[in-house]
Amino acid sequence: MNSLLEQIKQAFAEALTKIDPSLKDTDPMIRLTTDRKFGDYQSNVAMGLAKKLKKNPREVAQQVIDALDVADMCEKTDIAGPGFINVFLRPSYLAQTLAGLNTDDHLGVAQTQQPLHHIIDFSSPNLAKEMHVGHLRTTITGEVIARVIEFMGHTIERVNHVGDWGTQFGMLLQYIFENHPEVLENPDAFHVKDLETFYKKAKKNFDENDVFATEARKKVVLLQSEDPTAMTVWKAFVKESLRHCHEIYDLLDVSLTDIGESFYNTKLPGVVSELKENNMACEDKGAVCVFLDGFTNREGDPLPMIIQKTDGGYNYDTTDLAAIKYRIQDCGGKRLIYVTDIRQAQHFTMLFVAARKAGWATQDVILDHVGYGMVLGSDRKPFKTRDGGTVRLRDLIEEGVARAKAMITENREGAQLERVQSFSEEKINNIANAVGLAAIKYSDLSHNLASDYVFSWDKMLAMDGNTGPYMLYAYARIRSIGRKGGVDFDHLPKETPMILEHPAELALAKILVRFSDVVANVIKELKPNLLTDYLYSVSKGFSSFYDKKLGVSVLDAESDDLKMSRLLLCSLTAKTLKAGLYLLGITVVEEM
RNA sequence: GCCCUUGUAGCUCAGCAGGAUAGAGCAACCGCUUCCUAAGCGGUAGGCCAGAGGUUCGAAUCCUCUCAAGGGCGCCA
Repeated sequence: MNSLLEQIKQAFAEALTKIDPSLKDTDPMIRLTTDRKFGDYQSNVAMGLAKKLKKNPREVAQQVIDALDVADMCEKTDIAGPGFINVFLRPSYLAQTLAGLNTDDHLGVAQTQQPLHHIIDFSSPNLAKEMHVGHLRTTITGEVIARVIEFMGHTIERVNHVGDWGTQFGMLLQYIFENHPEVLENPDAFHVKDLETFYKKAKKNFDENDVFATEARKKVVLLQSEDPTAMTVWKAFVKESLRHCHEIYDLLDVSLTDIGESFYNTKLPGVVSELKENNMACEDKGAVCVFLDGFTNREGDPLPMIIQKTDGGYNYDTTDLAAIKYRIQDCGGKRLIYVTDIRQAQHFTMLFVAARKAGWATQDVILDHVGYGMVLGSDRKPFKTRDGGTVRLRDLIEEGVARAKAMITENREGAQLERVQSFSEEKINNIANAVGLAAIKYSDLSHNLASDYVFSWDKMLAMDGNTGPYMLYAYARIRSIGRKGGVDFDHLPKETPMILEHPAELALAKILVRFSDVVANVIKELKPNLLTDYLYSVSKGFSSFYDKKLGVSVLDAESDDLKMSRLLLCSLTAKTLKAGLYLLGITVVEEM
């Protein structure tokens, strides 16, 4: 099913073709109007076309309107200003569209006819340390992109490309050998309560104790030669560290498959030799490098991707090359998405160019790097704890939930409503959990990915404005209408007629029909904030619809037909919010 | 030095496939609760879209330059 917007687009495209077959592929430039007095949608195509056709724009607009066949959809089409074509939707058509959405599990989001196999790489922390605030955006954003892709009917692998290899593991291994020798006997029992402290202790030893440092370096060599003892300890550590990560992913409701960097170890020599053979790689200053056109360093010399170091070792360029090849050739990835901070933009640009040049990423493979800005503290510097340490993700989540709970408890004390006062401790905890996480996630997702944003508990936990808690509240409020009226939203009679007469009803309806367009845009632009903005307009639209003064009554509607119709609108709004929030990785609550 | 990102209301941020008077939230001010969740709704005020040129019928949006902030630029990831 095509969205209303797409139908209008198509009608315009047909009209243009009728005017002149050569205009077949002209974008009709259909946009939402900026003001209701201009109708609902507008086409800006006439102005641009006027020049080409050597006519005046309003004349062209008239020509388009004459050729346009939209009587079923539109009440009227007007020409305004320099040549805008304003489209006024027909309420009956709107009603019909809404009824269609209501019976569609995907709320109008078309299931793709050409499912692409997507592979998305996100979160990907280094296993040596505890996850911290730096992993927040990639983890949250990656999950959203993955969910949207799935929702459209594509297949997807969510890859956690964890840093489980490298020199710092020598240091950790040495520390384990010295302090936890029992690991060798019983690797499964290895348990670290605090990974961060563990890492710091090992690092301290490494920095201050030469003997330790020497032994640590030896452990790196042992690891690289796959010494069984070293491997046992390494595996125990990796497993334990991943357990820590997945505790966080569980809290965040994020799912990921761990494929660490070490997975590619055996593939690295092959990658290097392949690139040498096809003359992409050459030796330079003792290292094996890939030089790509257009990339230069400080001195203006060509900037290499180093794929084999002077000492024969490999680095992240090599691993990423091996991974991109593997994902395309072995996993069948047709679109690869990497979600990392924006500082790595150049690295990924080069990686993609190299993958194309090597012939791995063929033309039909789409490569995307989604770069995001930093999370800042109120001082506009990278977000830190009060004493300047990194903020652990675990602590961040706990604090969010605790603050949410404090807020709810406070409201409960102030509330006159029995409903809130009667909440059990368990219910409060559930709500706090949902609200706290929604606040953190929504705040992150509602910002433009490319910009840095300032982290603020007060802002993200605010009940008013474009926040997670407000969205959850809006949802809970709608659901309560159903409870109050003894109506099951999910089982409203299918034949319930939709009546759209009141301005508040029409306004809400026009917002609801846009859901699929927004989802399509999110996946095209890879910008979650397009969805948060939309959902906010949905809840604003609902609040106005439901307003005592300017909106309409639902349960106390003037007639049964109106009541049922409005309940249907409520139900559809709730579904839209729930679906949208689900895509954002946010779980709704039925009451709050 | 080269490259990338950012610069929009007092604050936090949208908008940037060019399109009508630049939007929202917070903060400020003014209204609205015998009634379905007021954790709400409506309104007022607040802007030389960093600056200067250019392209265009039309520019916050595209191009060039300048300024400011941040980042990247050979063996870390």
